[in-house]
Amino acid sequence: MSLKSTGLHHRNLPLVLLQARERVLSHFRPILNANGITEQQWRIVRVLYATTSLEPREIVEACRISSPSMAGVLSRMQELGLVTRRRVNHDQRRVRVALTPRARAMAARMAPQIEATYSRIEQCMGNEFIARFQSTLDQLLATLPEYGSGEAGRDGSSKYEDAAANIVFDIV
Amino acid sequence: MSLKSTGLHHRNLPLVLLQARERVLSHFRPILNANGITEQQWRIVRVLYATTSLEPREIVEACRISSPSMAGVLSRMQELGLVTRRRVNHDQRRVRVALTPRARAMAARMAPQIEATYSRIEQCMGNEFIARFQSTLDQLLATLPEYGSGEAGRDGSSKYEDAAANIVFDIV
DNA sequence: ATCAATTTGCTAATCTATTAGCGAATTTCC
DNA sequence: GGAAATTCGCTAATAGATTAGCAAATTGAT
Repeated sequence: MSLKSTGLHHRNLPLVLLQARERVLSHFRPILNANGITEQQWRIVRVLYATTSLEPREIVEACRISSPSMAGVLSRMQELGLVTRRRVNHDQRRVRVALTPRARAMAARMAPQIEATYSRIEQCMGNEFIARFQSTLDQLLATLPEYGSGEAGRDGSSKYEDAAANIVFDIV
Repeated sequence: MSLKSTGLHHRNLPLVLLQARERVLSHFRPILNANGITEQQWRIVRVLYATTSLEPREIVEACRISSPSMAGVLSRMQELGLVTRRRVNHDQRRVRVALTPRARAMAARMAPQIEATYSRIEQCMGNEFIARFQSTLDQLLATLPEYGSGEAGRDGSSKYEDAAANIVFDIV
């Protein structure tokens, strides 16, 4: 009725995805705030906690944090005593990032709270809903190509330098 | 095998949602870049294009841009000649934001490109997949409460001051 | 009418995203 | 072996997100 003819008939899918992400994140944010770390820092802690050490480009790929951002984030995390960075011997360009014992202890302390939050979300939405939701998201990511992949661009590399084989520990 | 026992058994849902959003957005970003506007600016143009004018808190709600960010975004858009801001007469606190003819022309020029991109995405994923995906996201947003809603907080208002009845033009 | 509480838009400070690009180390090709 | 292309991590500049808070205008209660 009061809607003008805009020629835009589709809903804003990125916006809806943003809303959904924020809605979910709102349940975890208190845990992060209580431990004094940001979302991005937690993503990094999360993947490093599941391994032992990674190189920046691997973290960039796994955490979907752009390379320029990663520099500052790791720098701050180092000052906070959360990670250590040391050069790789046989390749002076590369760096190894690892969690400090302090950060590892923090992750261990946070893990049960994170898990409990997932349980509450599953209880609210239903376990199968979440399972189906996850597989739907997986299907989207498996089917819809990143725009520019297989394009005329001479390198074919994306924003996150998806060169390194998908190590992808996208397991919150 | 090589996975240590971290106590974190759930996948990182916010991260997967971030990936999905970025994947979808990558298809629209070229259009935005070609027109020299950012994602957030486009969200604002989009909702204002569908109406005539809105107040900042309504845009904040509809576009999921926080109030502090909105100040800077609108300020830049005003300098770019995309929007106008004028005080409401009977309430000197409030402001009315409207698109300039220039921005309206730009939106009209972008609309078919945006629509074509949605068509390509639907063609890739299947129309029903996208439809189901949308309704799944809607169900999540309808069922999972924002953390803190109905909590001890004395006002119950969220980050986006969801006071104003959902005008929500979440129609890309 | 007056004082308290709320609403609206805003600023400040810190952190992350995006885009562009750079230097050094390494690999590839000839 | 040496030049070209690539890889890796980084800096710079601008835009947004997050958290906290604040002044002015309005509303509500007394």
